[in-house]
Amino acid sequence: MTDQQKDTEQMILNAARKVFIEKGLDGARMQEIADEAGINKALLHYYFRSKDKLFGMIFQEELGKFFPKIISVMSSSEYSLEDKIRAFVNDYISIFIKNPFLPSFILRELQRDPENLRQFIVKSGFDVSSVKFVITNLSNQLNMTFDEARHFMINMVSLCIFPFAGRPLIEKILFSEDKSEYNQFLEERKVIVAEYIIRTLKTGK
Amino acid sequence: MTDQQKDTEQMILNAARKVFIEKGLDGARMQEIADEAGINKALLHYYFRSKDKLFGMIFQEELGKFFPKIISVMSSSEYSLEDKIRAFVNDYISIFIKNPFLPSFILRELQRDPENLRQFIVKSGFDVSSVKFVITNLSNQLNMTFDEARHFMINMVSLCIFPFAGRPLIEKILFSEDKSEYNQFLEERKVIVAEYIIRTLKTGK
DNA sequence: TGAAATTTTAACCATATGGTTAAAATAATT
DNA sequence: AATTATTTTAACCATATGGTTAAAATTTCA
Repeated sequence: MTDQQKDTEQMILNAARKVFIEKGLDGARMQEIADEAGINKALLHYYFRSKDKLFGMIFQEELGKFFPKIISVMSSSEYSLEDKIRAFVNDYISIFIKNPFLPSFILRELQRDPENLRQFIVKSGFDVSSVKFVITNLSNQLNMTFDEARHFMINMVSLCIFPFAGRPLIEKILFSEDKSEYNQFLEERKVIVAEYIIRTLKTGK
Repeated sequence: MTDQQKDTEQMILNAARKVFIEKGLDGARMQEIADEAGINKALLHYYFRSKDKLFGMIFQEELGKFFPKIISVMSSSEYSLEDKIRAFVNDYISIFIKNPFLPSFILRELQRDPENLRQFIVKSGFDVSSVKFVITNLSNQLNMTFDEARHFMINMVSLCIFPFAGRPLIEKILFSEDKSEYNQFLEERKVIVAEYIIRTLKTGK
């Protein structure tokens, strides 16, 4: 494969990523992707056979971003639990600040077709059992049941993700549509959410 | 309008609600709605001119369910803050247990077309300023800035909504696709989330 | 320069879909 | 029974869309 081909392929993937993430599989148009990539529909199909195949590649990629790589840090023993939480929250929110539509995209497409999730997870190389391991660790350290630790973990993830998935709503109602104020707000959460969670650990169980 | 007409209209609306909520505007097919309602496409258009009009009615309705009526309770002075939080969380999660796809539906359609939100909010009769009022109250009671209280409020909402919007993902990864266990988990959150939040109030700000 | 690879043009196909129409059939009402 | 309202049938239309094709144009590179 020549460099040029790689370039074109990348341009197409970039365009597809943009359109798919914004509009979803249903809402995206092949023509729009071609336009966005600055090429024509024929060439688009020349590089990627079908819409589904192209979408699959993008979804795969984005799912890889969505699953926090940091999860392994959570199960290491190098840092204190508090520092792990700080790192997790900070890094996870940072990813979403860089990819603001990632949460909505993943949640939307997962809702549309939950069946395919398993194979995508396998292909993404994400180790599901590691999350359960992290939770088991948490439950030991915090003197909790597994179920309680699972709530704790999901709480943490909720606080990171929801402000992105619910942005249009929250921005309108609580920020008078002020985008830069909302961006500032998201920045703040890197620290605030972590400290908020840590605070809950300091009162009795 | 006769009773029969009302019945048919209701049947159509029920069918439309089901299909739209599951598939979204883009994914829904008029034929599928007609089938679900047990009628034909001609009659469907006879009752509701266009897909957009029909969708508009459903979206309006569901947005009304989504906005917590309980928000007014938060600004009353009858209950302690802790009890208000308990009531809010309990009622809000209960709504979603009754309407499990409501969060995904609202978030998805809001993402697709954020522009129309304003007019929908107006028509739904939801008072945006009341939320800001609640937050101002919170900031006074908790010795916080408005910004901090806003984080607090959004945290509370995040913890209620995300487990519904992210259900396919969480269920797969942390519940081995066990639906009844996940339902149990959601039940628990009515209490757990409230107590979790209240706990954060008891350590210094 | 000339062959090979890449890209464009533009017409075309099949299918899906929202929407319409008019007549026939059925049910409700008087 | 006759009238009116509701519902079905089924053909039809316009348009959008994913996808294909073959030839021409352009670029790349030996």
